[in-house]
Amino acid sequence: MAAAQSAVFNLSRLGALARQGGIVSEAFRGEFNQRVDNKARVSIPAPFRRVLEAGDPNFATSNRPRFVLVYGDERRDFLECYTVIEMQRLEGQIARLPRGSQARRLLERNLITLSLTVEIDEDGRIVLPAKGRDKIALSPDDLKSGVEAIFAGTLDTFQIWKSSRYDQALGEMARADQALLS
Amino acid sequence: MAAAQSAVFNLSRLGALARQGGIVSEAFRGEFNQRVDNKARVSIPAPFRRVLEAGDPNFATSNRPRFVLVYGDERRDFLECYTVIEMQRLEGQIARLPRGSQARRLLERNLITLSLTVEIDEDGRIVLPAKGRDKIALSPDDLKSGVEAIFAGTLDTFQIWKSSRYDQALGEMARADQALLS
DNA sequence: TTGCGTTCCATGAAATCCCATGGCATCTTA
DNA sequence: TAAGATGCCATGGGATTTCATGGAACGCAA
Repeated sequence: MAAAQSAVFNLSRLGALARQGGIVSEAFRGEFNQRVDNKARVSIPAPFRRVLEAGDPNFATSNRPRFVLVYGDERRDFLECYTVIEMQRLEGQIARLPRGSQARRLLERNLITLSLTVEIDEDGRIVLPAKGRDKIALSPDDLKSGVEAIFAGTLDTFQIWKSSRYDQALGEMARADQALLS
Repeated sequence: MAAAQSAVFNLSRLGALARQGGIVSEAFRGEFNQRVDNKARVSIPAPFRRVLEAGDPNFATSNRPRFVLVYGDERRDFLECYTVIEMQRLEGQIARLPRGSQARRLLERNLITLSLTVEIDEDGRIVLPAKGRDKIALSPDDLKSGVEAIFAGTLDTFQIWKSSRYDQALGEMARADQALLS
């Protein structure tokens, strides 16, 4: 498993650099807590929006930044989000792999078939699509009762988690670190 | 075959950008589940429609997007769908191959002879033609009892599967990956 | 007339649009 | 510098539209 994993995820590289009037936001950085309403709408954190705008070649004309939301890879329970440009880079790399190879099939499936392009609306929000909600375990009940999503920046992508799962994952990570240190 | 195949399928990016509110497609992306009724009608997922419209030079006048549905290549049990423009590109590539060559004959057969153009109706649906139904194993009984079709995007084309076969194929793929990794 | 394929209408659910609010931070101005 | 004004941002709600899907009506050919 480890081998495939690195084959798959070594592809990403630092890509998007967004600048905005002198201030340069180096891609996605930081952690944000956003409320998901009962229609599954979430605000994209404003700093992330700036990066997405810069990473969408079409933004100038459309005025609606788009990005790619990846819900493949069942080993993870978060959504991974790419700028348009970054995803185009990945697609190029995939296209260079030998057709029919396992790595290529895996990548096509995880990054293309199991992904969606979404558009940020005038209010800075997106609607989390159903497949995405499934992936991060946002049930209809969650929506009804109100949930929080975590947006976590990782430079060239950002992740969307259900808040409770995120805390849990962090806890596990912390325990692993403990074990390593003792 | 492998050589010809990669020559043909090493496609460049589909330029088309289509939009539809929140979910957007730059080319075909994502996985959709659609019901096939007893008349063999299926809705084309709206995001795919946007791409097909953009990829049909005639759409502006006809208001009915068309696309090419390929049912050749008996190694596969899904239908492969191309925009009109994309298929024209492929035809151009085939025409450039040496007349009478094995590769050319094969491609002509699989992509041209064993394909047909379908038109999306006002309600966003097509009728799956009989040849197509055969290929993905949609029996008359299936139609009577109600089936689901899967639409899977792969950037420059999308695939149509019978739901049960799709799951099966995915399972096999997962097992193959497992085996390779352990 | 019967059978088949097509066109047109109907409906519920979901997605989308548009407007409104309150909070926070920054800027302005007396 | 204190108070008010301004602007962006996260969030909510209602009205409206689109979508997927089912069924009826229609036309044509055998």
